[in-house]
Amino acid sequence: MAGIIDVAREAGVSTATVSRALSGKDYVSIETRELVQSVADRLGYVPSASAYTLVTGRTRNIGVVVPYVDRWFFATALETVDRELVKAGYDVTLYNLSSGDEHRKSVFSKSLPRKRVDAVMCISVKMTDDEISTLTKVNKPIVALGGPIEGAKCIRINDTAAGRLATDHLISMGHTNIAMIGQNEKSENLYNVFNERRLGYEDALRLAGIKPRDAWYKAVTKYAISEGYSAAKQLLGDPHNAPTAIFASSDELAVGVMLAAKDMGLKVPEDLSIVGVDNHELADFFGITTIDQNVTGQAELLVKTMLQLLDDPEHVVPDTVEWPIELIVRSSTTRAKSSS
Amino acid sequence: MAGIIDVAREAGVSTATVSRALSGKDYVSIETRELVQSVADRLGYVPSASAYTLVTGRTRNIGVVVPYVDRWFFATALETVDRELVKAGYDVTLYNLSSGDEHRKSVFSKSLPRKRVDAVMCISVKMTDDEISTLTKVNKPIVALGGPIEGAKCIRINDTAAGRLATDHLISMGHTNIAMIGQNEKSENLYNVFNERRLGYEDALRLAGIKPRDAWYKAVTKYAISEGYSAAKQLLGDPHNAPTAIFASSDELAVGVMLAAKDMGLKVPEDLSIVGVDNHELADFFGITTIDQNVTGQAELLVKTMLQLLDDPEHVVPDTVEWPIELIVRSSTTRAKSSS
DNA sequence: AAGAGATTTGCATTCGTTTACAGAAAAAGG
DNA sequence: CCTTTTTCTGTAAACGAATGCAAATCTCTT
Repeated sequence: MAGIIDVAREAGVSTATVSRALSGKDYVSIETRELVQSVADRLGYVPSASAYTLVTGRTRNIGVVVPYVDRWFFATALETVDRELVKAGYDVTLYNLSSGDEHRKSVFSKSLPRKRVDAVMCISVKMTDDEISTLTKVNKPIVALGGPIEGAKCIRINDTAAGRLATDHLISMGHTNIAMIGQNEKSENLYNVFNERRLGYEDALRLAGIKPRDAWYKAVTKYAISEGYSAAKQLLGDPHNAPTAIFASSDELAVGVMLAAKDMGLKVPEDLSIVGVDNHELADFFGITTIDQNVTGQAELLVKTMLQLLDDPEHVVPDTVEWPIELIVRSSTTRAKSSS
Repeated sequence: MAGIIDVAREAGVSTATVSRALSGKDYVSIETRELVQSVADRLGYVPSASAYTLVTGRTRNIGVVVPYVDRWFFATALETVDRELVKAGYDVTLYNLSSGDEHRKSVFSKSLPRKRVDAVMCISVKMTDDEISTLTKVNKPIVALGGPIEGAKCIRINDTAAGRLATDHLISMGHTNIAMIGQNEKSENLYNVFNERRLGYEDALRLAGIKPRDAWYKAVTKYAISEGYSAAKQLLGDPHNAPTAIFASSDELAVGVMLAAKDMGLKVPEDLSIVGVDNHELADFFGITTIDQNVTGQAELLVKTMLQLLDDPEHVVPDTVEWPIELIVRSSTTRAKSSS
């Protein structure tokens, strides 16, 4: 494997000149530059990343921390973040926290500060104060999806508002018997967006003069179609108080709800209105009314923010930007049957 | 940020001793080791990865190349690969090829050889000879899911056999009018597993004395539920020759088929038998008969193979191992109605 | 008690770059 | 034609750890 010395020798110049010619950010005569370039190409020279990092302190590498990679939200965010980062000339190394707590500890105390990354990007991971201070101590900028994180730039949606918007939509169509399906897991990794959505849901009910009932809330352990399905069956099977509308806090759950309704002989939306959250591609296919949170857009802004921070640490960036959400009305919601 | 020198000074020993004490693979007295350890902890010392790499030539980092991250197969494989690699003390940097061709070129010619990774792992990416030789020239082991790749260790399933198995299952239950839904895209990134599955499907038909018809094969552009749905509607809408069984080359497609059948008033499996491939969690939920390819198992073996190779490059590892597939019969397939 | 062997440490070199500094050549200015 | 500035190139010193070698210490053995 050819090193800079080989190129220098072959081109008859010093290694300093090779470095300057190839990086292109200093005085080098045009002929020398072309000569060096051609020799480097011929030899297949690629500078060593570690030597570069050692002397410059820069890695051109971003650490992306996610709680899972095989779930829709994270996979989508990761896909976008990676694409944008790569466009900007960065590599991304992946820190997946789903392996457990011992691993998490070593990620934040060892891997991340190990001068292997220029910055860290957190996708919906709740960091402890220790973790944050470790990182800021070694001067690594942090940007995050979700939050807030003290000392980091965050992009997030207002999950309470999302819950309220979904519920208000249902209320405005005359529904009063509105159930909700959300997540209950007290996950340490994740911001509990589901709790916030529930808060919004209950706020909206109260504002409309409806008292939230415990029986109207069904908790699931993960947001899969199957979970939504069984939760909905529970809800809809109630002989006395079956809801006429269900707010599912993810589109995958909402799909499960829809399938359960159909299996029970209920028509959507005539007998049951459903609204989800995410604007997952399934929501489009099933015609589910949803709250769009545009994960791709959020991820793009996240990368843009990080690049600005890296480019100029003094650059003024808002600590938290609240990404707008949008109600997308499809065919899963309609007016409540007048209870006349 | 504390360096090895700071630790050495503070502990009153040389940097060599610090290095040995912390790495723990050389003579160091027990007291010195503990002393150094405690000082290092107190100072929050973390060795620099680039310095380590520069002098040892090892990065403790694996490059994982995937065509996409936001698709089931890849997300699942990535999740497992990452978990196992992390357990073994490696970081993983992600090279996602979905950003386009210019990027792909730079990944293989720049990023990967840049001494940033100890080895590369390809998840279903078809590498060109140039790409392979670049990597082997710089002595980077390659292991792959899919393949075969000349000069790499591969783990794969026999997709032709998968197609045959699915089709044989249907044939053995008396079906003769069997359609297939697969992917047509001539993707440069991916091994065209779908073509192989089609081959197996047609083989099986011929062996049973059934002549495959072009009209029985529907190509989709991606394996989403929605695609399976519309393809199935086409197939089932045929007034003269509607199939009594459909082999979908992924479970997501199969789910689409099932929904289409229901929407058309057909009962599954009485009126239509369906078999998919993958053993996706959706297949379980929808009761779809499928060919299990155990992505997690394949990924685990892949990591194990890579670790062996890294540990001892002379270690004998088979060039290609064919991972066993298994037919999982659920409630989406049954005997064809006797055409009496 | 002395020598052999095992254990423990430090010194100094090495990895492959970038870059401050300085010197040389060329161009510009008077 | 002599200065001053600009352009170009080379020398050498970092960057932060690992490790071969030699030296020092300790533990046994006889």
